[in-house]
Amino acid sequence: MAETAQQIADDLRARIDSGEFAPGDRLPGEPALVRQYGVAKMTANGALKILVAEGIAQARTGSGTYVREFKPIVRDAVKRLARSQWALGSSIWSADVEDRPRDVADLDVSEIEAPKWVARALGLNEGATVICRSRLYLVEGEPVQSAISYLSADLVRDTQIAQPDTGPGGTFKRLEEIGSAPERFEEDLRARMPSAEEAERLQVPAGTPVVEIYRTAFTGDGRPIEVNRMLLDAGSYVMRYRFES
Amino acid sequence: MAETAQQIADDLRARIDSGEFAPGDRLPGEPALVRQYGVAKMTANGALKILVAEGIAQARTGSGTYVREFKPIVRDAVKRLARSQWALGSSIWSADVEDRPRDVADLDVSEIEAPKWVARALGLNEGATVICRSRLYLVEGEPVQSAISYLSADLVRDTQIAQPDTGPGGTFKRLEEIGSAPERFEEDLRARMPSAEEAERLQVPAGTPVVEIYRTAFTGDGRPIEVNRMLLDAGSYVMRYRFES
DNA sequence: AAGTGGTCTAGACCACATT
DNA sequence: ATGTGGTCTAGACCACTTT
Repeated sequence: MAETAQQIADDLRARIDSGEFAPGDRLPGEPALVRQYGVAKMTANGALKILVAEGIAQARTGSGTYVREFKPIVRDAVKRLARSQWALGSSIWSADVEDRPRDVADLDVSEIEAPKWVARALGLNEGATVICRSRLYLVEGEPVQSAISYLSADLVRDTQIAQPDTGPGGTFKRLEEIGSAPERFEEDLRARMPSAEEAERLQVPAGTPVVEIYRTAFTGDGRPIEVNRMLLDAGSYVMRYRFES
Repeated sequence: MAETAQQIADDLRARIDSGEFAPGDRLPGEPALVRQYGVAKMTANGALKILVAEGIAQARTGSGTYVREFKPIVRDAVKRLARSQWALGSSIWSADVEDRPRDVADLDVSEIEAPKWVARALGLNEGATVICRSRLYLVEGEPVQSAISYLSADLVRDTQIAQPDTGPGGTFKRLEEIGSAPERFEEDLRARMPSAEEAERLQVPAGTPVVEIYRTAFTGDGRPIEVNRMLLDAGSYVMRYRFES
């Protein structure tokens, strides 16, 4: 009795790992922990907070604290390589069905002065303007990713890329039509905790990191043509890459 | 006066973003916050804890709470594509010098019964045995990544792969010598908060996620030959991928 | 010795959800 | 109406680091 918050959390974690509490199950609440371990309410609260911060549990005010589940969407960055070339059953995480209802929200197109890092990534002069297209992706009504892409305004201002609806085939098809088809891509990924605004926008529960991806698209002759900054809810995604040699 | 912990944290975060506190700087301590905002010590502690949990700050007991820095190592998964083919200056994050002293620790080789997910990934029967090689990578003496790779024991038991020192060229060279050169790779990435043991092993500060990578290596004819589970300190890495089409 | 973060108690109030 | 998590207070003790 009279344990510390960390010890209570360790105990609960062990009981979760043992299968005593399955994903979706409700954990003992604060009053129960106060009784069972003989601690103050705030200590019990602290124990549950530790599990929430670890992403193991999820608190629902007024209801209880529940064991969290992980059903990722597989984000396959290199789709062109036919899956058949690869061995079967190699997936580590049980991929979610790809048929979940998807949606796009907050679509916005604007022309702005290029931020420094964008100018650098696109090889533009200081003060050049870019078309930026931002959007929010939803799966089953829940936001899972935000994206904002930047293209040289001089290059695409007069194309459909500067319009909310880019038309059939999208941005890349339009780029191809003006002789700037993207052929090579580079993605830089970083994982970190979200800021308060990011957590709000993506509706990520506490204890869930985000994955920040910067994708630069290059033409066949090596010109950077687009930069796309994506922010993914790490609790909703598995990123997949395939490469050779 | 009499603000909430979240509000104090928001205030401090804004002051960090504004540049008032630079990376490495010491933030106002608990007593200072108690005075300035007129709150209880525990509330001041809570405010600093929020910043630490967000990975923005780092607490050093007995000394103070400091603004954190991000100097990543670039982990380039696809090194074969010559960098020269690509445009320059496209890097988003200021990459750290690649010349920092690296080290490997806790090298361990053993033969075990394949865990279920390993058997599935390698296409082995239930109960097959695998050679597993685990190691811990250090940079400047700090652990940044743990890795454990699995290979069919029947295939590599009699090679140097089953020895602590795999010899010149390493595991892949030895595989090539037995006609099983890895040619294709698949990496599945996921970001999440570390468990207590993982945080301990990688020495990650609170508020830092880890990146879990499962890499499967395939031979030219599509046989899975190795699975490697890596765990990276997200505060130390940027993952880079390049691909075409 | 003084200052720092870390943690706990015991009691209080709030907003919210479930019954 | 009751139970839940969320948060704050005021005071206490500890381990650690800095001076």
